[in-house]
Amino acid sequence: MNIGRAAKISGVSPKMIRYYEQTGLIPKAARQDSGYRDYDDADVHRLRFIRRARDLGFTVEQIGELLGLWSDRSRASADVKAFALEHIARLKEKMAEIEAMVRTLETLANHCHGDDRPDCPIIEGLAEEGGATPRLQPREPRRFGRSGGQSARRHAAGSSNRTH
Amino acid sequence: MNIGRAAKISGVSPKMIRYYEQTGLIPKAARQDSGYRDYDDADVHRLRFIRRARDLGFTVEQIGELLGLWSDRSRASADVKAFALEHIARLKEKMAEIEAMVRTLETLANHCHGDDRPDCPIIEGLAEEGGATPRLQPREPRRFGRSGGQSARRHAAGSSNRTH
DNA sequence: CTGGGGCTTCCAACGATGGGAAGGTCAAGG
DNA sequence: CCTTGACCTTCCCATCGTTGGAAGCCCCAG
Repeated sequence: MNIGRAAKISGVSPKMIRYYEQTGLIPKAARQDSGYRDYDDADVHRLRFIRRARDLGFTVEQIGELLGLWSDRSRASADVKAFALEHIARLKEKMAEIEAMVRTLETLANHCHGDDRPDCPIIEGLAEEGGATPRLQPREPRRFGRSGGQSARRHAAGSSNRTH
Repeated sequence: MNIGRAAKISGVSPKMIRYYEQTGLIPKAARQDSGYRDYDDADVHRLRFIRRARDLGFTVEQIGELLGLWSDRSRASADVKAFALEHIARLKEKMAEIEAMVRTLETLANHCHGDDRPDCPIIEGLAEEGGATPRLQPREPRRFGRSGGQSARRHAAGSSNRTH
């Protein structure tokens, strides 16, 4: 079957299927005479596995390991469990980080009148001189932002040149 | 003062300071005779503001808006509060997503013996035929993973075998 | 035979950050 | 005065997962 069909029934987009192939997560697909990639049920099965793993927050690299565990009939269930628990622990760390942000923000917001006067503890909390806003892990890349579509916006905020 | 010093006392790396300038988040820095960027206390103050906002999970784009709110003496505290509450809501969505993953994974893990036998409900949960693993937002980019280094990656040299 | 939809590859972008190269500047020490 | 080394400059590249688009080939229905 063609990539489009495989994509539809696996829930992985054609783009991503090619990407996974390119990065070696999945083996190179068979080709039809036309040069089109050719997928069978086993391929689709694997793709669905991948999509579910992504939905559970595993990185592509981790999914590579999961695929190895999946096809390794000799491995112990303890191995898989350890892997999963590791991941759970990481997810909980992320949650804790976000929760800390939420707590800080809610504290600030609770102190903000939210009326038409300009004084605002939220902004003051960000601007304040002291070494405020407790940061959990000082310098760690953050990435979990973003939810809706992106579209518009071509490198934002351009004209906010305030001498302040 | 030089960028390195401004970086040290603001907590924003020189790389990021230049990046923020380049994208227009902050105005172009003054230059010394040498061509070095020159920062004063107000600049550092703004950088600290930015770092705190980042620590609270705001995107750079949002920080642009926050900077605008900061320097706008006529805006109502309600505006800031609304902005913050919006952000809090998004953070909570993220938390809920991750929590759902954790719940699913923990359910699977709880059913896994974790012994030396190969049968494993975790892997089976990923591989299972049915339309399992409830996904919250079907096709939404996810990004908060990341743990260790990358490297590895096989990828057998591109011998594009085309019969064509 | 033509049209349109699917497929191919390649290239770029997103966001935030770090790494590194090639070269200019500056202050301290010989 | 000159060297050394720390700092600065600009550029380009990589990350991670995903999407978008362009240019061109393939296939089927009309």
